Amino acid sequence: MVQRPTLRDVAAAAGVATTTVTRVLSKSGYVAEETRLRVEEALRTTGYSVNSLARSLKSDRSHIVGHLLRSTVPNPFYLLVARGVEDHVQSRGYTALTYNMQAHDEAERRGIETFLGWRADAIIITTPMQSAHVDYVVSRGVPVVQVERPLTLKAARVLVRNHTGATQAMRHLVELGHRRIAYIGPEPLPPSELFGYVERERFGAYVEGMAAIGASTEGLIRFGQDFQVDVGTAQGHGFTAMRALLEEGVRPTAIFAENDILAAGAMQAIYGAGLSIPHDISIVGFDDTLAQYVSPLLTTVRLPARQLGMTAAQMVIDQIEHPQAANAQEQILDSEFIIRESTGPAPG
Amino acid sequence: MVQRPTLRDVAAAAGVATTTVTRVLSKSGYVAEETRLRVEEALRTTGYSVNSLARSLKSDRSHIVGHLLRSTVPNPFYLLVARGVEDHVQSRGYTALTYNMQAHDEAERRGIETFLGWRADAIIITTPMQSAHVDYVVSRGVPVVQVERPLTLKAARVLVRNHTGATQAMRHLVELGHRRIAYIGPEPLPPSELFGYVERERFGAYVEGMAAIGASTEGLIRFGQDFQVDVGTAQGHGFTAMRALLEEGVRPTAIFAENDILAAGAMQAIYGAGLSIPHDISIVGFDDTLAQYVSPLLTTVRLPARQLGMTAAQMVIDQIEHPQAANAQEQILDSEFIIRESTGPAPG
DNA sequence: TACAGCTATGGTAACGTTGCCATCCGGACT
DNA sequence: AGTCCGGATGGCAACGTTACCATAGCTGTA
Repeated sequence: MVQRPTLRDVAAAAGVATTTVTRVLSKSGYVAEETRLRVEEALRTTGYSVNSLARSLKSDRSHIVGHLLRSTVPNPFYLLVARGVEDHVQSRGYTALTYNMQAHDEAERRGIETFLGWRADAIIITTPMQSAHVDYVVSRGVPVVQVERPLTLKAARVLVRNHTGATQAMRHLVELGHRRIAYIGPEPLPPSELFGYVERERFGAYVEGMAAIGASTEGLIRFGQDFQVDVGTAQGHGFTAMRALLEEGVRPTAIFAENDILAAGAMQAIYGAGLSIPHDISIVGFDDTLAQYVSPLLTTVRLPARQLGMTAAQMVIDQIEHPQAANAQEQILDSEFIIRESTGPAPG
Repeated sequence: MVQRPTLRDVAAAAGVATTTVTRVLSKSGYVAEETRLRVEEALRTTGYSVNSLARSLKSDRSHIVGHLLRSTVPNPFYLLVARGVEDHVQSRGYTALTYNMQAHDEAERRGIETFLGWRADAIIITTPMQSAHVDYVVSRGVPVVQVERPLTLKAARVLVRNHTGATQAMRHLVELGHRRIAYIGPEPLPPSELFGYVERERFGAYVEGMAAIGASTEGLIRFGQDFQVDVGTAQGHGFTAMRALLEEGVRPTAIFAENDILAAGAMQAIYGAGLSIPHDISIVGFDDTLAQYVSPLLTTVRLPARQLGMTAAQMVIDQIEHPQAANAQEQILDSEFIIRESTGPAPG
């Protein structure tokens, strides 16, 4: 391990004081042109690289935005959100670092402690977690934005109007003549989550849509664990739920899946039963993550994933830079209903 | 912004010296049971949280493993690698932080400078980048492991035997009677990459496989940009390449796709032409990222993504902790050929 | 009794930066 | 001639932690 050159070394090489080197580095204060060139030369020859540790310790600003993520399911959606966060953050002179936590209390605590310990200037949370943990960060005076998951009202949040997209999807199916529409979704989260935003909005739109046409939902609703790739084997809940639906003789003409992954699983069960899409059964998904990879192309509700990340980053940096200002506590983005090939007129 | 309590505050509250508090925190050195309890109490009442900045500055160890990622395409493969890195790193008392860079020189430089600046104890690189940049990190004395992409021989690497999996795939197709096998892959990377590992191994196996049965590859090889999700529209190169193949009257009986995403695109073009899989055309993918989401389930070569991450983490931490030891410079993991439903006997 | 060796604790000096204050020079203005 | 002010630079303390050294009481043994 080579001893890394410090400001002192650079200063010595350039024949100036360390203060002057700092001034060159930060491009602030007065430095004579000639001196600047000399220092820049010394910077190069010594192979200097800043010590962000010392810098942040002293200046009390890390310029780090911590991104707390959780990907138990390798859902590319998160990658898109992260991309958005990083793009915006970068444009404002910050650096985004991601901590990919696991799904238990201890891991949540560790994720938060990590960013708090490294004195991140702000934290973006893109995962369900205990609201008390979010509150804790807020109480520390660190700006927080919650993405898609409003865990606490004490922190800002970016949400997506899931409900409108879901409602459009339902209306679309109804207009195509469907009345026996089944719902396949993950087990609703325990109440730890503030009004179980995502699932509830989607499920709510389904229930309302069915009620609007006076259709019964009896036997048409299936909850279950979220999709998990079981190494080497099967298709998770989407497949299982759909197969059960078919085997029980419940014959829906359309499926409203809570997300694309579940939809993809369901599609396989449909094919497995020798039925065709959308001729025999129509299906809509949610998220637009997998929709373009399956055949037929899935009709789905796209979430503005990248924009979600960008907006979160923007809100959080606004909070960093104008702590006193009355910054937006909530931003709601629109979802977009996209009709592709998996939906068609109800049979018969 | 609340002024955060420091060791001094805790020490004052407990009526001891800061040194004693450090000892309690690090569980090292002698501390009387009674004192320990008193300090722990003070830790709680003051709401102390370490300042990793100061800690690392002083101790010259950050316990951070930086993970340099690049996800231009939101490929869930990277999420799995990251999961592996994090799991192993955590088990050894380190923290993994991910920097998701973009695909240009300046971004590469910034990614590296970020981790160097924060004095990461080691860096894991899961993306193509200029070998000079990797060499630079090595010259700084920071342990590096390259995942899947051997950019430089100066740094350690974890690779996957892509070649054997690809060879198995070819053999499988040949045994099913296929002779007109087409290849669809991304444009081979420029020579910046050390012997273009991934693409070359896969493509190589294809070429060898064809040569082994004395079959011509004329008109059967398609290169193109990697898959990009074009918002609102189409299917990227997999789709385009396959459609072109079909329209030109080149009628392969099997497709060897360089990855699952390209395979998924190709599958849609096949369906679009009114053909069926595997009855009319067989297809194999690579990576096992999308293989279980499409119908029919894709025959593919699975890469041990999570294990790739774990192995990289292990190598890099070994390097941190035993800098002198002759640590492994190269680990090669096996890929696994998985036969699912997208391959069948050649027609006719 | 003397000294070694353990337990328990405290004091102090750094780590590499930046913020603040001090200083000095020269030209413009009164 | 005296004052003021902008430009250019340096010195020094401090951010919060840990490494290192010092000290002191106690027990056990030569």
